[in-house]
Amino acid sequence: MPELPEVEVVRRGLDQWVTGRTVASVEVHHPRAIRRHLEGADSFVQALTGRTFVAAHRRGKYLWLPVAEPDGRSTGRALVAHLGMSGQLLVEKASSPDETHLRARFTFTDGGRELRFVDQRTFGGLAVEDLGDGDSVPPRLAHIAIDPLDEAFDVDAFSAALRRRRTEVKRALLDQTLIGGVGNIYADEALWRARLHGARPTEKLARAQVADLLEGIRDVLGEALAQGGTSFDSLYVDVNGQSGYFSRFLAVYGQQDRPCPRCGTPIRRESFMNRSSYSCPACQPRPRASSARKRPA
DNA sequence: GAAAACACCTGAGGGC
DNA sequence: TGCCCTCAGGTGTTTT
Repeated sequence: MPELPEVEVVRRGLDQWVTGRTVASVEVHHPRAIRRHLEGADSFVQALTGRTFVAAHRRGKYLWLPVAEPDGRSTGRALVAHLGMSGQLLVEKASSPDETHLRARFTFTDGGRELRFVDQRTFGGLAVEDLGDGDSVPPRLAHIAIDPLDEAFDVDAFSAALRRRRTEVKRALLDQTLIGGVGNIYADEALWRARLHGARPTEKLARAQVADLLEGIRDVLGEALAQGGTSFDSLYVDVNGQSGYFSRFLAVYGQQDRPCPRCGTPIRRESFMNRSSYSCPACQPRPRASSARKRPA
C-alpha cells in the first residue's frame, strides 16, 4: 500500500523518466480512474495531448506533474495522481503486454517508453487540475499537511496541533490535514518506536512523547525511503516495476504473534477503523480506561 | 466545527 | 469445483 516513501520513490521515477517529455496520445481504459476529472475523458485527453510534463511534485501521497504548452509556456494545470491502495505508475516499453488492470496509457512524441496507470482496486485516480497561484500546489491538495520529511515541516506547529486534538493518537496520525503521508503501516511502526499505544488520547501526550513520536515517524519514513519503500505483494512497485525491501524491517505491522524485536512479547493485532492495528502489548500498553478517550456509543 | 462512521472497490484466500 | 464470506485500507462524503 503506497504511503509517503512509496509515493516518493514513484515521484523520483517519474522525474527521471517522464519529465521533459511531450505527450503524443492518451488512452483512458476505465472511467473510474479519472472520476475526479469532472469534465470527462475527452477533456482529460485534450488537456494532456501535445503538452509537456515539466516536473514531478509530491505532497503527502499525492503526485502532480505540471504541463506546459509546446512553446514552453505553462498551462497553469497539472496531471494530479493518487495511487490509492493499489495504483501503479509504470514506465514501460510499448511492446510490453497490457496489464490486467491497465486504466490509462500515455505515449510520447519521442517514441520511447510509455507511461501506464495500473490499478487493481480503483481507489486511485488521475485528473487534470488547475495549479495554485504562481503554479504552486493544486488547490484541491492545499488541505494536505506538509510531510515530516519536508524541510518546511513545522515541528512546533505539529506538536501544538496534535495536543489540541480530542482523539486517539493513531487516528490523528492518519489525518492528512495534520501530518501528510502517514498511513496505517508507518503509523503502527512509528507508535511502536515511540512506545505508545494508538488509543492514547492526543491531549494527554507529554511534549516529550510527541517529540519521540515525531522522531519515530521521521526515522521510519526515512529508512523506508532508503529501502525503496515497503512491499507486501505485487501491489506496490516503482515506475520500473521493482518492489521495495522495507517489509523485511517492519517491527510490528503484519507481525501478529511474532516476537517483538525489542522485548520478545508476541505482537498483537487489534481492529481499528475497520482495519488492523499491530502493537506490542508490553512496550505499548493500552491506556487505562480512566485515561482513554470516551468513545461515543 | 470537529470527530466518527461509512461507502467505494477488487482479488486473494479460507471455509464449506 | 464453485460459491460465499472476510480482509486489505486511503479518501471523500455523510452523520453525529
